[in-house]
Amino acid sequence: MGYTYQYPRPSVTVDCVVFGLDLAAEDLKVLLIQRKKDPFAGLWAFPGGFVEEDETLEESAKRELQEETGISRLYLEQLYTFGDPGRDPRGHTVTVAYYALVKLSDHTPKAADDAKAVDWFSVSKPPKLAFDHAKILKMALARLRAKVRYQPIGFELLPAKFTLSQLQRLYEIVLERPLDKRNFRKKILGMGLLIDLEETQKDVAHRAAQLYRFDEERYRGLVAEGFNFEI
Amino acid sequence: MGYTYQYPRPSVTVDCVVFGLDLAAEDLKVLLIQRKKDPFAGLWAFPGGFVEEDETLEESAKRELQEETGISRLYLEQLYTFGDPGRDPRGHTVTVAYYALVKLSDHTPKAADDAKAVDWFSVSKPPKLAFDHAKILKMALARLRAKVRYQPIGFELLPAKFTLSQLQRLYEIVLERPLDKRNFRKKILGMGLLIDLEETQKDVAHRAAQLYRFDEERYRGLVAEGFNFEI
DNA sequence: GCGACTTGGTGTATAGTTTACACTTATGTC
DNA sequence: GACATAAGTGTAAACTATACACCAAGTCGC
Repeated sequence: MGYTYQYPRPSVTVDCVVFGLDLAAEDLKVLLIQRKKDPFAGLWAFPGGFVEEDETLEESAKRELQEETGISRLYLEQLYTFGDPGRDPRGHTVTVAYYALVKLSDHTPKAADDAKAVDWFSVSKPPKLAFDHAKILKMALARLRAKVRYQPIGFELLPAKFTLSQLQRLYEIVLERPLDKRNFRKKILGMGLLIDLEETQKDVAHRAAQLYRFDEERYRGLVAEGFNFEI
Repeated sequence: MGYTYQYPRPSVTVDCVVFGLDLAAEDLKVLLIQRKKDPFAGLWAFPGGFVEEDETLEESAKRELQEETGISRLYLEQLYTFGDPGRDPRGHTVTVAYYALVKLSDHTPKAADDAKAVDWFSVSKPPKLAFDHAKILKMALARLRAKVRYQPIGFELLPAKFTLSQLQRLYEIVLERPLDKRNFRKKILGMGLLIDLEETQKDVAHRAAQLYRFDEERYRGLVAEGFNFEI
C-alpha cells in the first residue's frame, strides 16, 4: 500500500521556531525537542513534521506544535522555505519554517510531554541542532530583530499586563542594545497604543510600577490611517 | 512506472513574479505566460513549474525562468510559500513563490518563445490570473514596495548606467507617490553609493543628464559598518 | 539664428525628530 | 528610619526631513 506519482516528489514538512522571553533571566529563549531517532538522534530540533493532505501550511504548523509541545495560543508567521536537496539525509525534503512568539509564563516547564524531552534554551547558546536548524534559527532571530522594530509583535512575548520597564527590557534583550528610559517612555506612550490599567504591580520589593496593556484595536485603526509603528 | 511513498505527498512547485520597469511608459510591469492547458487554459500565470530531484528551490526557479522566458541574469529572492489544499484543482500543491527584478531593456519583446505567449503587463491592470496568482502578485508588490525603501534593490530594475531623474522616477513609480527632486538628489548623493560616470546621455531632445552607476562594492562595505539604506 | 520647449541641476530656511543626560519618588527590607 | 531598588519625570542641542523656485543646457521648428 502506498501513494504513487508519475514524477518524484520531495517531502514537505513544517518547522516552528518558537521564541519566549524569560524576563527573570533577561534572556530570549527558543523551544526545542530532543530527537529520539536517527537521523540526528540525541540532537535538538524545532517542533515540526510532515504536512498532511487537506491542511494548510499554517494549520500544519499549529497542529505539530500542539501535538509536540501542547502550545496552542501564539503568534505565528511564515519565515522561509528551505529546500536544499542535502538538508535531510533521508531524501529531498522541503521545509516551510515558521516562527512563533509565545508568552513564556503560559508555557513554563513543559519538559517531557509524550516521552520526548522538550525544553527552552537561550538563543545565544543553543545545543547542537539537527538538520540545517542552526541556519533556520539564525534567520528566525534576524527576522525577529528586524520585525520587532517596525511591528508591535513584541507584546506577544509579554504577559497581557506589563510595565513600561518590562517592555523596555524586552526590546533591549531582543535588540541587544540599551535604550534610554526617558526617550523610550516618551516614544512608546506618544504612540497612544498602551492602555493604562490604573493598577500597579504587587509583591515587588521597590516602588510598584504602573501596569499597561497593548491596545490592539487602536493599533489596527491607526494602521488603517497609515500609521507606522517604530522603535 | 512511478514513484511510490508510504504517505501522500503534495506536489512542490516554484513560481516567479518577475518585475520590470518600463521607463518610457512610466509603468511597473510583470511578466506572465498564457496557459495552453487546463486547468485555467487561456488565463495568465507566472513562469514556474515542478521542483526536480537534486536541485535547490532557487535553482529550480532559475531553471524554470530560463526555460520559459529565456531570462537568466536577475535579482531573485524568495517571497512566500503558498500551500492551501484547494489552490490547484489537480491536487494538493505547495508553491514556493519568488520575486525577481530584471532590467526590462535586456528582455524587451520576448513574446512567443516555444509556442507559449509570454508578455509584460502593467501591475496595475493585469489580465485574469490562474490559480491564486492574483494573491501572489499582490504580496509580491507589497514586498517590493516595502523592500525598495530600505534595500538598494531598485537599481536591479534600471540599466547599468542611469540618470538621477530615472532613479527618482523608479521610486515614484514603485512607491506611487511623487518625490521632491532636490531632496531626493540630496539624499541619494549623500549616501555616496553612486559613481558619477563623467558621461552624459546621448540623443535626448533636451539638456543631457549626468550618468551614474550603483557602487555595489561600497554598499557592501557600508553595510558591514552598520549603514542602513533608506529612501 | 532665435525663441520656445523640455528636462537637468542647484540652496536655504523651518519644522519636526532624535538624542543625551540626572534627580526625585515610592515601596519594601533590615 | 536608613537603605536598597526600581519608577517616574523634562529640557536643550544636534540632526533630519520637508517645502519651495529659478537658471542652465540642449533640441526643435520657424
